[in-house]
Amino acid sequence: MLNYSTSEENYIKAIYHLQQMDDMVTTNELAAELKTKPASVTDMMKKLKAKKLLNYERYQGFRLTNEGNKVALGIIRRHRLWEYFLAEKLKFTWDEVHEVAEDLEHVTNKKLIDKLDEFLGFPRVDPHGDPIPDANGKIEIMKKICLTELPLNKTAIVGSVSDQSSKILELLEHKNISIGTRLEIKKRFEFDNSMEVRIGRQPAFTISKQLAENIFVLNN
Amino acid sequence: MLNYSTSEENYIKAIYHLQQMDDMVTTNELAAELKTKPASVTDMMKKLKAKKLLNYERYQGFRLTNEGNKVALGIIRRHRLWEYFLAEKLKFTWDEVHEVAEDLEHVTNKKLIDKLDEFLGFPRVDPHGDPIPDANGKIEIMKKICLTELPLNKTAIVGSVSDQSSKILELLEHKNISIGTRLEIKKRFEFDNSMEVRIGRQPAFTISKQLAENIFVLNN
DNA sequence: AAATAAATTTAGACAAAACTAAAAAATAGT
DNA sequence: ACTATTTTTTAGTTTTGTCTAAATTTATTT
Ligand SMILES: [Mn+2]
Ligand SMILES: [Mn+2]
Ligand SMILES: [Mn+2]
Ligand SMILES: [Mn+2]
Repeated sequence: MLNYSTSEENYIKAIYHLQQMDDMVTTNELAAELKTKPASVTDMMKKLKAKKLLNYERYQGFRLTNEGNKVALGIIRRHRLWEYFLAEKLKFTWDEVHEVAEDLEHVTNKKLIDKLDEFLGFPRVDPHGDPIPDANGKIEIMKKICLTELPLNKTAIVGSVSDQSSKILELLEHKNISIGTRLEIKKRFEFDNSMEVRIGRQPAFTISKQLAENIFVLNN
Repeated sequence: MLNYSTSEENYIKAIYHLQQMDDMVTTNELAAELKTKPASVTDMMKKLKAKKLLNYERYQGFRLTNEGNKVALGIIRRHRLWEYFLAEKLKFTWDEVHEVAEDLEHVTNKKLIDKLDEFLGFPRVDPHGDPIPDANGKIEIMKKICLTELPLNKTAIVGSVSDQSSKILELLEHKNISIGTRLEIKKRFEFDNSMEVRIGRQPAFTISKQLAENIFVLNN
């Protein structure tokens, strides 16, 4: 596995994430994601294509090749292991870890990452509930559904939260919801799509549509 | 405190180390240390001078300003804390930590480093026995002398080792010497400058001139 | 004090990664 | 089918950090 620059890695990771949504990623989408200009994206796409990490024909959008996906999973492994380290060992809060991991992920020393993984006890998910690829790049995809889709009176475990801001963290802490919390929907209101949620035998409480849309529960 | 590029940081740190030896650092010295060319050094010296990190007049050599020294101590703090982390928590051996720390040191997030320091229990020295600057950049200079200077029959504690290769590590492990070992010189031989060393009440053993030159003991 | 050698700086080139502005291609609207 | 809009690419610059080769300054010999 060759080495890639920080900039190349940031592009590769962003493409990986975007292609989970739409299958073809476009120049403008990627420019927006990376807060850069479309012209810069085109330049980099040519470079990544030359390195066989990308399938790309001009004006047609792009997808990572198998090799590109492997590289992306390596970066994501590093990112999420460092997030776990920061939260679990250094007691960073949930909303602080991403920014720091954004830099740490670019230190590409296999032994460092594999020893870190071992030191952390081979965690399976990061502090946001996203799965951590193993040393072979294998990632455990957990089937999850949005809280807005969960049937009434069926308990489920919170698996991940898509927003990572301090604002949503503040709200989730206030409502006592975190990754791993088992909850159920008791009622939905059509007027504003708010819902009544209950954790265990505690009294039910309300959460807004906006909050529910960012909470994903394990579907088992 | 502004932010500096990885390249600028590597130059600043190298100058700091070189000026511990000679007081003025020269272009060729620095080029050799960084495995770069003298022309590149001159370019960077102009830049660091413009940023007021360096006192530099052409053809005269250079030294860091007070501000430059502060920046250097920040880099060294990060480097040595990561070395300690790698050795103590991830069980890297002594000769492996430097290379990895060389990259990790450039992640400049104050909170990360201060929390790491706390997590590690505020270590005072790195795995090579070199002192770790505190959060204010204060560094504890321990008076040390080379083992070649230690008087006969006077016990002293090994404080640091200047070479950091796996070869010296192998030898030191075989001789049971590490940072913190209390030892004394029983005899010196003029023919090859080898010496008989004793640790506690164990039988004395021989170490070569070359090895002795790389071992420094606390002078108290 | 020249002459020679060594160290240092300058000049000019290059690669990586970004940008702006203009051109070209694809898409949408009528 | 033609026009207008949006998207994407190209062309030409800029900044950072590196290099080689040539010029300049300083240091060392004779
Ligand atoms: Mn990143
Ligand atoms: Mn995450
Ligand atoms: Mn470094
Ligand atoms: Mn060290």
